[in-house]
Amino acid sequence: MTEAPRRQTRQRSAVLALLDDQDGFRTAQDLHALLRERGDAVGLATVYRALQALVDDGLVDVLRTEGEAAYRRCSPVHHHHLVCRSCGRTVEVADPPVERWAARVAAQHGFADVQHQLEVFGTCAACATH
Amino acid sequence: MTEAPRRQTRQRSAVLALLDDQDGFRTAQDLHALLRERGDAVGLATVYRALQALVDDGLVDVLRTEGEAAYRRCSPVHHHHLVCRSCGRTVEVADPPVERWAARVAAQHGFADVQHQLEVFGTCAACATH
DNA sequence: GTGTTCATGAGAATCATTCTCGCACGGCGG
DNA sequence: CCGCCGTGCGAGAATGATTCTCATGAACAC
Repeated sequence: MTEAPRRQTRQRSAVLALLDDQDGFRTAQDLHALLRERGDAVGLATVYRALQALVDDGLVDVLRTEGEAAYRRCSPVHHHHLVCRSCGRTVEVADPPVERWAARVAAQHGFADVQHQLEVFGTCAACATH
Repeated sequence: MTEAPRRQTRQRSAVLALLDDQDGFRTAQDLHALLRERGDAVGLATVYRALQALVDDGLVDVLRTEGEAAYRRCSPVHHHHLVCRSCGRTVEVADPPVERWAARVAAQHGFADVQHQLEVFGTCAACATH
């Protein structure tokens, strides 16, 4: 269970750098296409591998919606998202009450080692006016 | 935008009946296999179609985890799940506080037309002792 | 610099899900 | 009860995201 040493490569930093520039969630396929446009040739499989590693390290969040997974750079502290259904813009929100609520409900039912995932979807102000 | 009439067929009831017997979430592939074992021959595509229809009607919940989607019979009122990571057992939980919290946070950020999805994972008492 | 090891890349493989299309059956008017 | 129309069914092909394979190239330690 020892940590595998993570080797620093051009491709891996490219993926991370690209994610820093993005605003909302992006799919692996999107990111791959964007990298190629930039002239930064990276294999598709490598993009997937890099993303998995970043998720493991907690530097990136995954969102599994219909069909394909989307990724986004995030702060390393626990938080949830408010996602615009239309433009994909994302706001990170912390929520101590929900944390406590989840822990309490789980305990009541005898569940241990609790995790939770919460996503809030809506239409942001900008998109609503169009 | 009128409701398409939903035709009652042997296959559709078979899927629903099978879901009633199941305890936790089951994948479409699982359900298909189970139906065949039962000697109740139903096409895989039909299982998918039936499940989609059931989800549309709010009779079944979907859970998208890694890779494949899982379905479960559920009560038609809004609720969330407490799922055992190990055995897949599920408890439905209602949570007025979270509803309010989500609505409030969304409003603060100018988001309208809000939905949310929340799943709590843990290890249930039975599995923890093993 | 040299060697070892891990990451990369191109394409093939995998696998869940959806589509296609000809046929069967449910529901309704006669 | 009979037959029509449209929708649902089934088998297999198609799709599309993700993962695997394997030979080559690049990081890191010494």
